[in-house]
Amino acid sequence: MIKVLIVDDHDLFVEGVKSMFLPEDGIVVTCQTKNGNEVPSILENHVIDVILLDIDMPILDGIATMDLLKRKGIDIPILMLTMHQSIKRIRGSLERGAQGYILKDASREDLIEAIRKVSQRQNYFHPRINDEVFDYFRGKTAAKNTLQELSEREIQIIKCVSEGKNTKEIAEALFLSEHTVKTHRRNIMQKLHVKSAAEMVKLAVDRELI
Amino acid sequence: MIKVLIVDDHDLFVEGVKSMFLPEDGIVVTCQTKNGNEVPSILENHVIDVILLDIDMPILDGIATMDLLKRKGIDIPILMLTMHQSIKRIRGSLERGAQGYILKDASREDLIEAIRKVSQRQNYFHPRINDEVFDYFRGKTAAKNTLQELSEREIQIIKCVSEGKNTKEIAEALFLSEHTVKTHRRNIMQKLHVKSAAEMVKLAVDRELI
DNA sequence: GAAGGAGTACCTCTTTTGGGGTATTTGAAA
DNA sequence: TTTCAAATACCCCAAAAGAGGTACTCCTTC
Repeated sequence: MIKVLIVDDHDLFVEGVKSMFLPEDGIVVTCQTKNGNEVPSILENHVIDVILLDIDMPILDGIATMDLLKRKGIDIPILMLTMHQSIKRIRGSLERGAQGYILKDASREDLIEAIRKVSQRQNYFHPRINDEVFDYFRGKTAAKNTLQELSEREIQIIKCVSEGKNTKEIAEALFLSEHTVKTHRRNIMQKLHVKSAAEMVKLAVDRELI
Repeated sequence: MIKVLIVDDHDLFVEGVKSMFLPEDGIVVTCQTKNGNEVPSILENHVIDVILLDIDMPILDGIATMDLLKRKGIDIPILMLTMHQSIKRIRGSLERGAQGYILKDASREDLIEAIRKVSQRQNYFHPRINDEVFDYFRGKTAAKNTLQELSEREIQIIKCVSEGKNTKEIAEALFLSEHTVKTHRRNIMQKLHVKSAAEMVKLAVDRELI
């Protein structure tokens, strides 16, 4: 029996997953929490074979939770859960050693297969991955151009732009020179291969950068 | 026992909800489908007390499904399900007579309460509704300014803007004069109370207009 | 049949963007 | 230790956006 810990703040989803496994599936959810911070203490008191970890959480997100576990020297196979296909976060998870990755709208069968594979330290990637992510995994170099990471500052700038601030207002808000903000905006647009601030915001939202 | 039909394309969610109800809850999911088109034929062959209807579906969305049921003269209490808080869609559901509305990240208890109320033709609205939606329900007039509907043409324009097209390119794409596109853009920005095209796109994405 | 919204189109004007450069400092990684 | 990315700041200039008008034609609704 594979003992699973679910870390997810979506009640309905957690309750659903908990009760969906049949005895013959060989999977049982023994623990759950909404807060990544509680994972270490749970692991101290329970035997867990696989952690089902939601990427999008309010208090401590999936990536931060993985960092926490790493710092504590905890090494249990992790299956990342997400609603969306954010390259940045998927990439973040993989770099931190996630064993697998599955979308929340997967089927019961997919989830069971994923948990089984991950529990045996085999990798699992959900089949319905978008082209961009797929390209990234196929050959980093090929997709490198299209997947340039944005810096924290750049994301800050995009957020301001998405709030309707113009260059001058952003400069004031972030205590920068207008020139600097202009440079950042230009760099972002080059990195993302977009033609306007509006398209930049759309892309940033789609990739969950903001 | 309240017999429920789930209409949702998210396997994991459906499987989860199906198996989460205990006998003592008095709720049982007897049917499911991923396609709104199949609802009428299911209702012909099964007794259903409540329909759990996802708003966001690929083939026939929740709103369109409600229209279909209305045309067929079917009147079964509907509980709308959604991940997001799209005013436009919530409004669309309510205008078509949805009995309730719940977010997918609600708790098990909330869902049970919602289904029970809706099955008795009582309204149910999820407590965690954002201010904008709340204002809308409190007094239509007060929130009217902030909830001005956009026309199809205007949404078309926003889509083009979000793809990085400039006014000239939009005019060419939609076979319009540049002047007309400019007028549309101005009207949209006034309706949405935004200061830039970038903010306009952000708002449109947030409200799921595009 | 009057009113009003949607869609269309045109005018003028100022402000903002976007694209092209270059350059310094700083901190982290190789 | 050198190399490199990130953050900072400045120059110029053309194109686009944004904000203010007005006005005509269809529809639909009252």
